[in-house]
Amino acid sequence: MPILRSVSRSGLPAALPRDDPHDWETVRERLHDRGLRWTPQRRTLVSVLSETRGHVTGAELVERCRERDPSTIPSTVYRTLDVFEELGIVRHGHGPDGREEYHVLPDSVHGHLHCKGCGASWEIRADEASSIVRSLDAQRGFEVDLSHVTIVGRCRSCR
Amino acid sequence: MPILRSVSRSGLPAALPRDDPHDWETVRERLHDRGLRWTPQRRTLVSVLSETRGHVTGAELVERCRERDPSTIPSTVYRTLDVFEELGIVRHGHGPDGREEYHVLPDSVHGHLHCKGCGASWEIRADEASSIVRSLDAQRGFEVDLSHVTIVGRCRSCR
DNA sequence: TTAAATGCAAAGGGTTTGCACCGGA
DNA sequence: TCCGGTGCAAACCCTTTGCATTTAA
Repeated sequence: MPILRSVSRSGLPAALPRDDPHDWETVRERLHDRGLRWTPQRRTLVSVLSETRGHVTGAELVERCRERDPSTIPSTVYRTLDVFEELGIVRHGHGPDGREEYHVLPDSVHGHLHCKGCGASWEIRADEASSIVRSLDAQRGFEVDLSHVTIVGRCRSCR
Repeated sequence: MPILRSVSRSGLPAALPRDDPHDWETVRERLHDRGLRWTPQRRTLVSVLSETRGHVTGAELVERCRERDPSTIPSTVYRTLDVFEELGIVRHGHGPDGREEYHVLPDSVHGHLHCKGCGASWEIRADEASSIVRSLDAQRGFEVDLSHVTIVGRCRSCR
């Protein structure tokens, strides 16, 4: 079962997997390689992540896990997310409302666009951000972490 | 007493430029114009804001108010910030850690650059962001609210 | 066996809310 | 007087932590 799907709610090319390097056997192996364990709770989270595109908050992940396994405990989810982040399975950033937000990887690194009118979100691909990324590098030597970028404003239909 | 751009970090009363559009008489008048009231608590917050440059979190403002008036109550500060935002005295955005963050106005609209290495912050002026702002407008009709933009990455010295 | 993970409960931090009382205009 | 503001306490929400117990390997 693939962890990622290419269905995009962003309306942008989602760039995803043919040879998905993240089927769960891989996750399990990577856990084992580090002496970590493959548990039912982690399996549930992987299952949820596999059907997640774009960004989700920790709380949303907890909720989705609970739908599949009502006995899900939040702390377990958060602790597992930490582990998964170290494994490179997810990455966290922050959303327009300031909440912690997770991206599922592999995923082209991207930022987010958030409309404060309708609340919709879109991805900003690296190539779209390249001008600002390059200029900050050139002018200030600043290396942008695009995955942490969220730009808030108004979308076309809300203007 | 000026609301903005006080160079002084010490005592409360700080004499400032006459042409400052935000001396407190103005705030008081603007409150009155709307049938709102000028209270000691609001005066304290104005005093704090007047000595604040750049961005601060709500919690920081609460703390600074408490230094001047130990009886300061958080909810009053937050409620007053809401009112002040409507008056255009402050504006809120989101910091790199996802916390609410306030800017004191008038202030050229700007975004923020945050180094995850050393934690330092810099402002991104509108002209520096113009390329990304223009391209998002052109490509998607998206109107960027620069004051909500925080770009995280690594600064020159931390790379 | 045995350290990694989990469940549970409780704390935590910042922010918000409900409500009775207070006080500015 | 009147209604906006305040103080207070409690609620809230998400997330983290401590610790005894369970369980994968």
